[in-house]
Amino acid sequence: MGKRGKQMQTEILSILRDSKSPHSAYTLLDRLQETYPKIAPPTVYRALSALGERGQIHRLESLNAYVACQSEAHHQTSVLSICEDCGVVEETFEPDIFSRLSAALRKSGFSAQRHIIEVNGICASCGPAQAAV
Amino acid sequence: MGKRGKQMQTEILSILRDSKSPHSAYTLLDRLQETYPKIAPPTVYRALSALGERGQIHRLESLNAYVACQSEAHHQTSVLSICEDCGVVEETFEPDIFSRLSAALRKSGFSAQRHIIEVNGICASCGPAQAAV
DNA sequence: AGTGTAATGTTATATTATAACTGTCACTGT
DNA sequence: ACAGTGACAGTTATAATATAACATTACACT
Repeated sequence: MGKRGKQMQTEILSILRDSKSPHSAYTLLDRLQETYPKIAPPTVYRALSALGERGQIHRLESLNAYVACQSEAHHQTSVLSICEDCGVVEETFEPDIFSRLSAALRKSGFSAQRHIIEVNGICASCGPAQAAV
Repeated sequence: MGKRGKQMQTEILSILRDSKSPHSAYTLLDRLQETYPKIAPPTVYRALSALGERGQIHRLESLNAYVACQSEAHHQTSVLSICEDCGVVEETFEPDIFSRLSAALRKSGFSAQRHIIEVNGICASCGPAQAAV
């Protein structure tokens, strides 16, 4: 990998880390273009794909958007909870749930390779307890 | 809802039921255009959205595609397992997993509304046991 | 029939993603 | 040093997915 690629990955990672809400590929493109006016979509997608392979970011499949991985242990499968109200995404680790899921599917002969778990709902800060305040 | 809308929903549902693999909105559009040459994307998306609200189809978020619901009890949240090899999608019901997931998130104040669980892997027919035959 | 509302049709365009080709540069072997 | 080559990055164009916005039609009620 050349240094330009690394540089883009670093920039994207730092943008994502500065925000708990997801960014779309094109939002990232706009941000990067402030500094590098000429970059095009493939540059962003290449960087996102490299970051994803290293487990440093997660793609939210239901939003077509990306967040930074919040764990130090990358590649650990996680549950992504998405607040419908404020848009904040939290990552939680429930290894037990993943193993139960794999086990349940294995009963019908299915061999699980990748789990996607996304949960929409209302986060603690936006919830009814807060609304009542 | 008018009868044209119903008709489109029925057509789409029957196309999806005839196949265990997911179809994209535009695949469905092409199929429908064989019979109704002039329909446009919004027609398909409106029908998909109505079917989705009634729980008769599921959207595979990771594939941007749709499958018919395999359960009689619609709106029951399910796990969708996707074979990377043959593309077949199976639906399994693991209410226990969903409640554990909700419970785990509730501990941090998150109130779950909708669960998306998709698992990529290799199905029984494509698995190593079969490959060895 | 006339009026108001909701459903559908139509056009255009937004958003997300990738294919395919070109250019650049670092490294290898000589 | 130099040509060859291979990986990466840049560029252009376009594919695939989805929706906004407005026009038209159908239908229910009077």
